[in-house]
Amino acid sequence: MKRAKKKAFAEFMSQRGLKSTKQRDIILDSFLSSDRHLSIEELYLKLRSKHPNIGYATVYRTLKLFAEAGIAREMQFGDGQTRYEHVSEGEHHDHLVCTRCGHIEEFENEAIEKLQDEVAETHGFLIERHRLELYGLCATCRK
Amino acid sequence: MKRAKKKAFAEFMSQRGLKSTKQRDIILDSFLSSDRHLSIEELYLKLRSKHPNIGYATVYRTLKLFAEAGIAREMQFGDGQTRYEHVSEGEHHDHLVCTRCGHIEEFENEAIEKLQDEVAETHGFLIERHRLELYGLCATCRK
DNA sequence: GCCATCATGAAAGTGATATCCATTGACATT
DNA sequence: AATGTCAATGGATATCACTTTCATGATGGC
Repeated sequence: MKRAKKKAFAEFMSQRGLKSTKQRDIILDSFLSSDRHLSIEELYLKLRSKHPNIGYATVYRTLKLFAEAGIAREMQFGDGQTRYEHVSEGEHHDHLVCTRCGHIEEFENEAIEKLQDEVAETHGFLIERHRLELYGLCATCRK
Repeated sequence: MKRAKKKAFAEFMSQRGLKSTKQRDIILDSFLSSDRHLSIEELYLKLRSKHPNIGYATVYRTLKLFAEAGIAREMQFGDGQTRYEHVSEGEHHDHLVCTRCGHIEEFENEAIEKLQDEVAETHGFLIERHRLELYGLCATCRK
């Protein structure tokens, strides 16, 4: 999985005539071995301890690049920060966001997607993508 | 409906010991007689022509106040601006957002909500609120 | 190794939101 | 109607999370 994404990214880079650099390798490694919903700042801080010479702008640009390469997706959960989540080929999921601890869980539900399609149809609407987020308290924070 | 909201807002204000002012009255009127998904800037510009002496900060603070009073709700549709929509007692709806013209339609679907509750339950999650947005092309833009 | 390009990082720029502060206004009390 | 008190206003400034600039440093095809 990590290997597949590294390969996908390498291909994307060479297709676009972009260069491979130490920083990009480090950021990719760190991103792939992270929690699935990191903000730029979180990833930057995580890297900072081991690689104090990597700048914020590089992390920012590299994450954008991941998104363009299709191995990451930009997401907004309303806390004012853009988060990047891992993308797996053909997979889609929605989110449970804990309003207390910020923990984000994922889920998939075919039945909901089907109902969404029906709603769209009755409005003559053509769905490109959707977002469904349930905000509340996670199992841990309920206690 | 407008009357009910004005009353609700007046009650909220007196409960909190806040004052009624010309500006707040004007902004409330303008908000209530507007499209359902205005940004701060849109409302400010709309007011500007008739009431050039109302400041941006006042519009900003007053909309926040509406949200606290429960007559408006802050929404993000990913265009980088917070929009305020009207809230009706006990009503909830989701959105169809046109990615071409920006048009926003609303819909309600009991069956989807029910499935959401089921998802939450299987995760031990307690839902406070949710957001469901379908992005794509509206009927008009499809042509 | 040379060199045209691309990449980097510190710093400056943006745009939307949030706050500050001197002045004004609302309203309960004389 | 005048006063006192505290909230409200609005212009200006600050903040926050990006986003871009630019001088310097790497990369990789020759």
